Amino acid sequence: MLEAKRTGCELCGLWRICFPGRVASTTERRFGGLSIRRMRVPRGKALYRSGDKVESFYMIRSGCIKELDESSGRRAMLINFALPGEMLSLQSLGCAFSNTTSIAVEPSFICVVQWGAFNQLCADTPRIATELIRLIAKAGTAARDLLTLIRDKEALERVSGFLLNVSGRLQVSGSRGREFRLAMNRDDIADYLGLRSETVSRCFTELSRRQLIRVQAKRVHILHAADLRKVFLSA
Amino acid sequence: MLEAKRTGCELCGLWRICFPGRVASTTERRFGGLSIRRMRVPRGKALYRSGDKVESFYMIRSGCIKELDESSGRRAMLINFALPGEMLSLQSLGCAFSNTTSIAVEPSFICVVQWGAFNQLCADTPRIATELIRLIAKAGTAARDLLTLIRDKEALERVSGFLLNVSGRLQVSGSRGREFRLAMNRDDIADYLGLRSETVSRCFTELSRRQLIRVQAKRVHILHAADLRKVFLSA
DNA sequence: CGTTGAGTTGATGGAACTCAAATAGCGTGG
DNA sequence: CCACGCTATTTGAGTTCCATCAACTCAACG
Repeated sequence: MLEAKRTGCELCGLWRICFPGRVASTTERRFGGLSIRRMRVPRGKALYRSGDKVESFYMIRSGCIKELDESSGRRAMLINFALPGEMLSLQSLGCAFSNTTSIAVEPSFICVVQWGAFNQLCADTPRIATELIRLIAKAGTAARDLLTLIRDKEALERVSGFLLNVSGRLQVSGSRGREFRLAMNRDDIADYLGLRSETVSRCFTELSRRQLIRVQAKRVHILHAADLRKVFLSA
Repeated sequence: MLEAKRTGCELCGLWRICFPGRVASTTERRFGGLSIRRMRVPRGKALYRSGDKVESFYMIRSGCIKELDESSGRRAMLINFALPGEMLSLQSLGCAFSNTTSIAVEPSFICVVQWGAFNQLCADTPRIATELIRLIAKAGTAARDLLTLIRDKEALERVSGFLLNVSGRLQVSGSRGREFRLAMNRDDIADYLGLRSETVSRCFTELSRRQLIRVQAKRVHILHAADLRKVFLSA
């Protein structure tokens, strides 16, 4: 039960791209504060699991969370990696119970927003409700983007697209997009892209050979984004 | 500018599964009517195109509409087939302009719901707003379901899953799920599943050979749903 | 009948998977 | 700080599955 003031959202480096944070800081006086709680998630631990009651949604401050779909009978499907500045579990808001499991790929810090309080805020402020609907619709495109990335493309294109995608998203939150550390291992990338870790590895090697990137374990350096994009786009 | 009364939703065979129809008929007296317009879309014609202003959403009465994503630079991506009883373009509601194009695969009849009037209704009636959010979130799972169907599965599994999926959705709207006519041609199915039409054809042949289905051109008869599901699930 | 278009079947090559082995990172404890 | 062991990643060789290209069947239609 912390008030918005204690969350100190204005001081957070992600404030300018954090929707709940801005809402909290602009409405705390008028509505008595939106409860935002910070927490740490150790590597490998679940933020929430499939079937859990949906009571909150989440904002990634740092780290990386992988979102798994365990619904469809078979083994877990990796749907999405949530990076700093991004929101999590928005698409579950309509449901009573979550249909995904979220697990920290590396030690992560996140903000938890109580759905009940936020919902009340939406009822009181149509502008916020509209914004939320927009965000939920946008969250729905994540799976569609991934579909674009994998259905018609071969391995090298998928990996190129993945790197460009991660690069762009890191830049949004203010990180360097040219040189970064991939939080996830090759198996996670392979699961995400519908490949095998060996194939992902071979693609990294091939892209290095072409001088488009430099890779050393989890560290990636994009040397030539324009040509990398060409590889991504070329059927 | 037709009133709800003229739409005659209560008489529509899909009424029990049609959310806008029910809303229209239960609210017409209290709110002066929700405008629902019927229209016919000839085969091959677009219901709306990528970039069009988002002013309405749609409900399929009969026929089949394919939804294309033309945003991502390259050739059109087939995202979804909308079947009778299903809603279209919900995920675009947050946006000013549509990011998909919808084309009739066969002559279709649809209902058009003005977004403006419906939005007003949501503002007046929280229960309807909540329901709408739920539906938008559900619409977001379409791409996810497709992802499940294709990322890790090989051709025969994809085709089996596709048939079971279509079968189940037809049953929801009251059609026979065991024996039906596929509105779309092999190329559309192939695009949807990330295969080639020849491969789709071979899979149909193989499933026939195994006595799980019977196929003759567009007519499909599911002979053994349980075993078909086994093929779908078996890695 | 000949034409046309959709669908099926056959033959071949290439991309990615599988299994297996080698190598590089990384944390731990001496 | 270094050696050790464990895991992650890379590399190699053989195999499988699907795309490709081409020929063929079939039904609809004038």
